[in-house]
Amino acid sequence: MSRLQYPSPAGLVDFQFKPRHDAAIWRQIYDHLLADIATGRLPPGAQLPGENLLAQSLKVTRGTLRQALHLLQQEGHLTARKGVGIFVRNPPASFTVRDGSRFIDSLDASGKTVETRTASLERRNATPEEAEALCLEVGREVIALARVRIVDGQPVYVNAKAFPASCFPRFESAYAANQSVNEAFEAHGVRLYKRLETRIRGGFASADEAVALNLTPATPIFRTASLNEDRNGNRIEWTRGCWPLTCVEFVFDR
Amino acid sequence: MSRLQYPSPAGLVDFQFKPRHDAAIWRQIYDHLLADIATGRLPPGAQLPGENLLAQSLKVTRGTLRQALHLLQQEGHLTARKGVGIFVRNPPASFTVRDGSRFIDSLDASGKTVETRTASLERRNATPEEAEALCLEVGREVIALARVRIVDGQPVYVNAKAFPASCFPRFESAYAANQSVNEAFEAHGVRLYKRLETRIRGGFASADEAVALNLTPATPIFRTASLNEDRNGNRIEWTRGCWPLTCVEFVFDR
DNA sequence: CAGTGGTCTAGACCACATG
DNA sequence: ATGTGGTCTAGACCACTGG
Repeated sequence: MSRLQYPSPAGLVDFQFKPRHDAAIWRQIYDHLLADIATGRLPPGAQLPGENLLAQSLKVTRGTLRQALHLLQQEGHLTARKGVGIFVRNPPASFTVRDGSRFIDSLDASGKTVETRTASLERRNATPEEAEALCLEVGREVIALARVRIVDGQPVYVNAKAFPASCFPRFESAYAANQSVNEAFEAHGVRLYKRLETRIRGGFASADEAVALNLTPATPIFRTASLNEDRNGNRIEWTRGCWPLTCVEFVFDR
Repeated sequence: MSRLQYPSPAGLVDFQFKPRHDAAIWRQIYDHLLADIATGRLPPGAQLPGENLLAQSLKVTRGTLRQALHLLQQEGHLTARKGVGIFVRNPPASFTVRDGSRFIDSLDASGKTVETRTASLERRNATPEEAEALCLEVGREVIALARVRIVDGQPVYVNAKAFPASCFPRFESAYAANQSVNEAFEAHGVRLYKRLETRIRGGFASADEAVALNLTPATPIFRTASLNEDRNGNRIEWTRGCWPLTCVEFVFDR
């Protein structure tokens, strides 16, 4: 039997571990850590003891320990930063996104804090992909907007939007007030618009995406792409984004 | 520089590998294998040399090699079976599923072979989950249908359906002809029905699901759940299913 | 600078599937 | 009985981060 204590809001936590013979050791370590995360003994944001100390305490090799840690990272419970440490990733609970409504409305709005951070906003020529999605001639100007949505302190959605620049001459100023695309739309007389198409794929986080989403690289993620048009059938918004696989459920109803 | 040959339809394939210093060795092995899969030098269904031989040929440790193999399994390119070997998983290409249409119609129908295998079909009491989804009283009977959809020889969708038994007294015989739920519906006068809701979540394959989908356990997958009602608003079909993360794109348009 | 996680080595034993 | 992938050990060096 091995034993380790780590600090928590509720005081020192006993990490007791006695390997059984009916399952892989790393699996038992995984179960143990997952239980501590689920119960809050390892609270969101907490840093784990270093791998060397942890492995030593558990009387296993680093390699064995790392198998457990790796799966917990894949599942979005932990996130590792080289040279820094391993941290409990918030939130373990998932939330729901409904298609066709605004992000902030589509959350199961049960006491979750939602924050929007604008990463970049610029006008530039459309990429071929953007031009095709928005039915623009190549070389036409678009407004490119990149944002991160943060729920309960954790980034859960990074996206890149493109709008035909000609449709929104005053986009920047209208958007700036509340970081609201909706307000920018309304400032240009676009009140009703509808979802033309939403696509969902799976993928794995690139290095950049991993940093933005506070994930370990190569963690599985959702990739979404959606297209909005105004009431006249003009395509006005093209959005691509990614989400941690384990913290969101998409709902489509009609 | 290390060198290995393995058989392929086009004859022996040179596996040449000279590690660079600008990236992790396992990453280079990953890139190498992935390229061979993409080009068809490692064709679908092919078995890789054993890990011992492969590691020896590449002049790396099994552990290093396994890092590359593990990621390729996560991404659905390879599948490993204990005691048997590691195989190239078909298809590397993904296909598209549209919401609200029949599976077979919703494929990008470009020469893909589609097969349906019925795993089980029975009448039993509804589970609490099924009862809630179908708005049945607890204990009412449902028809439970489990199937696997196989595209181009690879299982890509396993699902479990439930129908209110009282709505479809002759389900089994009507279904049996072509393994078609649609035909069973039509035999009971249900011609028009509509999608009430579709939910998409992420998850990781259980041991059973991994076998059914020809994946390595703990590979990331999609989990879907959808609910259909007839034109009178009666809920007639509740489907839960899972798909390999890397071989499907969901499209929702309206 | 010290500590972190990322990578890699060179072994070993095991459960499992197949012939 | 053989070969497979799954697990585990006991080390080592590295790049990176932060104080």
